[in-house]
Amino acid sequence: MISLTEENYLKALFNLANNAGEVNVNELSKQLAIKMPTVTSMMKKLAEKKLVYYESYKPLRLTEKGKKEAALVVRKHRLTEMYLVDKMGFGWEEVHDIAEQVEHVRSAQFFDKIDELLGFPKLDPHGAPIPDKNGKLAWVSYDKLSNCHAGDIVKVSAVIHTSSEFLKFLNNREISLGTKIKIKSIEPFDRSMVVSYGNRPADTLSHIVCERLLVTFG
Amino acid sequence: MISLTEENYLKALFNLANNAGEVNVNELSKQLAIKMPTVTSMMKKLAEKKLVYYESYKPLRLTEKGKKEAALVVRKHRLTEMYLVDKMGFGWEEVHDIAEQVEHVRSAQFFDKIDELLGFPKLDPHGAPIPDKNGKLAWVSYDKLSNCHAGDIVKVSAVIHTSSEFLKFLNNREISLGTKIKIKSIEPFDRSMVVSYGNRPADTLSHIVCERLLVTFG
DNA sequence: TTATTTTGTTAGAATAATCTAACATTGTAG
DNA sequence: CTACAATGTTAGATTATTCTAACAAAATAA
Ligand SMILES: [Mn+2]
Ligand SMILES: [Mn+2]
Ligand SMILES: [Mn+2]
Ligand SMILES: [Mn+2]
Repeated sequence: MISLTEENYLKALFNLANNAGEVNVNELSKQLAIKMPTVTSMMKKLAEKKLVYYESYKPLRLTEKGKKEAALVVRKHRLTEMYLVDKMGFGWEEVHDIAEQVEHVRSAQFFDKIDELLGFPKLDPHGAPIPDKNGKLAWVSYDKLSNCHAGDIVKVSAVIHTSSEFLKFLNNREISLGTKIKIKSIEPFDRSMVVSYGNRPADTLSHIVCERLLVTFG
Repeated sequence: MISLTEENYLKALFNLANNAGEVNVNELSKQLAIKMPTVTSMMKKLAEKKLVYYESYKPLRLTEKGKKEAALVVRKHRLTEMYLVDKMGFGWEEVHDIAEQVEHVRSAQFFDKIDELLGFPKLDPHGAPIPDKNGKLAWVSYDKLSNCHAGDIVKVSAVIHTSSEFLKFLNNREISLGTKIKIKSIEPFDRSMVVSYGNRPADTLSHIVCERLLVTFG
């Protein structure tokens, strides 16, 4: 049995893992706003449960079992967010905090029903992929808008670090998933981009913003 | 701040309260499947928080504040059940356990939205009244079918002790809220009732069942 | 390479929620 | 009005989760 607290640690490990699947105690501590000694002791406990590989002073890694359990929590989170947006009429900036709680409901039936009512969606409202019932995540590759070049025409496909404030900012700028953006020029000084999209012929996006927008070509 | 655990105690107190608003430690202990000493210590804690009146060896009573907080938890529970049945297609026998968990979500927006999507329902899928946002409960008075007489024609309006098993039994017998039942005779030996309803001209309902069906006349 | 900063661990304590064992009070049946 | 049963409380312990203070290792800078 995995407790609510343990689910939150697993999810954070999953979301923070780099290419090598590694996470530092310090990052995890910051992500969860829980002090490092507490994180260390929880990692020992999760290692006991065969959910995490833990060795002193080494980076943390989820085991296969841990990855699967983590993905299932992420699945519950993302399905919930999608349901809140598509079926209940919430804005994409409102759903994360609610999903943070609903994700801990223990009822396969409940999430299966959500999945079905949504028509088995592949992506959540922020463009993140939804793991399947076996915890398998279909990998989707996006580029950061900040890595694109002048003249490129791209489509906003996902957002990262989805704070409510950032999403409200995008709402004000009328940027949402699917928005087609043309990069008119890039300011070398601060790497801000002058872009055009929708009915905005010349809008400027700061580098901070461009780093958080994931795009696809074509 | 009221913890998930405290919410469960408050809800149980609310649901168990008799006419005088009193609950015994023992009943509460059984309801929650938590040992009496644990209940006693929790009652002291809730008394500290001014949610419960507690005196040694006296029956437990919710304070006004406690009643309101309890009613708000009951509201979340019943709204959730109604949503699961009306908007998600669950059966009335499937929703209690899920609502037991969802009721602890802390988000006024979430439950306000549910309320709105349901059109501000007054009753849950088991016929129980839904407290308003101020924790006020509109009192509805039903009679037990077991207190009715031969010849009476009544409408099933609510069910009590809504275990999944009991509700599945009602599903098999094709009894639901709104079913009109005519009492043909009452067996004095075991107080079972021979009734007719729907397309069942003569069905027998045991006293146990009749005690759990709440009905209205007219 | 030595000093300093950053990261991570250990030790010890706190809070919340729970339990069992033992004791006390209340209620009930003769 | 006792005796027994039922109910309720106290004491002490346990588990889960968290913290601060102190120490240790690793990484970085000088
Ligand atoms: Mn989210
Ligand atoms: Mn969470
Ligand atoms: Mn219920
Ligand atoms: Mn509950």
